[in-house]
Amino acid sequence: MAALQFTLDKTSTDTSARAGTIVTDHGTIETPIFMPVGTVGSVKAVTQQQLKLDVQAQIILGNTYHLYLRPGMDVLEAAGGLHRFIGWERPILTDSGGYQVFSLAANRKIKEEGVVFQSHIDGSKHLFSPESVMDIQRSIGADIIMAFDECPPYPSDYAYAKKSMHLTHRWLDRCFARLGETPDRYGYTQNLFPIVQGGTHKDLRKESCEFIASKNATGNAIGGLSVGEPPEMMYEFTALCAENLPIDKPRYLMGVGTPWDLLTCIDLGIDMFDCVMPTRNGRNGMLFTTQGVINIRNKKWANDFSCIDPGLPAEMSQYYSKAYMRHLFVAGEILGLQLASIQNLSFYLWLVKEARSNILTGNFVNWKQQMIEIVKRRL
RNA sequence: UCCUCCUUAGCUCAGUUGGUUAGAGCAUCUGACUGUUAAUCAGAGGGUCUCUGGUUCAAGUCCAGAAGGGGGAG
Repeated sequence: MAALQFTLDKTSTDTSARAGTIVTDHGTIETPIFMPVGTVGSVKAVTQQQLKLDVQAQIILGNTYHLYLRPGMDVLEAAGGLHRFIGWERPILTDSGGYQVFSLAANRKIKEEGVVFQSHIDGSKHLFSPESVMDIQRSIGADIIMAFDECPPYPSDYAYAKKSMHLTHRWLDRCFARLGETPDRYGYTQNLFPIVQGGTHKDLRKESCEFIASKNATGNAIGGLSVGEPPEMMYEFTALCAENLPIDKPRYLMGVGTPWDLLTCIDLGIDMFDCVMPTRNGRNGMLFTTQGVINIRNKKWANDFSCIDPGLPAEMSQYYSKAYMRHLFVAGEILGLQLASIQNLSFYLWLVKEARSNILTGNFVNWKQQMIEIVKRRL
């Protein structure tokens, strides 16, 4: 089996946006792409069948930290890897646990060797090192695996961001070394993506990009953004990183974002995105549609029997009404969470597909400007 | 007819020996959510304390009567 291959199908002159194709041992991904997040081996409230047929997801995420704690490596290895365990034959990407260094900051301690986490489940202590994280990701068996990094908070002062970035760089070398010493476990190739850090300091970001680019990985990621900084700052640093990462490798902006974030960052040269927003916000009653944003709990939808979203191909978007969706949320019915998650993911996948098609026809910039206005609207 | 108990937010109820601006849960409404510790979190609106008198510096609280309701006796 072969390492990930990235082909640029179209580049543009009036924008950094590009359309590409990623080939993995579990199939092809057309970029730009949005990847639904399935932290614990489940895209919350959505079945794998729905992900394929309704959402048309091409690749989904898992999380090293969470899968290590539950169900644990013994189960995943016995199952033959995460693909078989969850019944998903398309590509999978696993995050390394680097984000948990940020999000679970109260439960961990960072050392040169790695990070000691105290489990949020039972309080037990576990060392996550670059080596152990590579080993865990070997057992999980995702097609794309992420380097173990430290995601520093915003704001981080220059001294801390610099120190943290260099730690992430040292850890990256250890990740590559460990991966090189261990074989692919399930007969297909795993690709390690390094992660740019550097906080919100331009020279650090540039230095990190150069270091990451020098590893000549099959793809590169931008981390440490969308952690609370203003959107304009996020865009500024995304642009800076995209400019300083290889043009011929996929660029993955981790954890982003809103629909308008996606369109803006595609314009800046990003190829891959993931975010919990469509699923989490969906479960909390926020619907993203081709017409704009809906807070489905608002009373104004109580008697609106029009379909959820007439602009999406997904069957459920046209089958169920806004009034019914509101009822499901008000009544606390679990079906509401499922339908909202499917709606939002379908919309995200539709959005990046439309972006790709407009890049291919050379109309991306005009289309993007109009689309941002539309999808940002509050209905 | 008599006895007895009850009446505080939309609902179910707290409310100290009378003492700041009468509270809670649920419901309602409105926000927030960006490599998931999140079907979560935050905020707001909502009161003639059934009514009429009385006692008191001060009444949701004590007293009298009325209305509505629950239970019981005949």
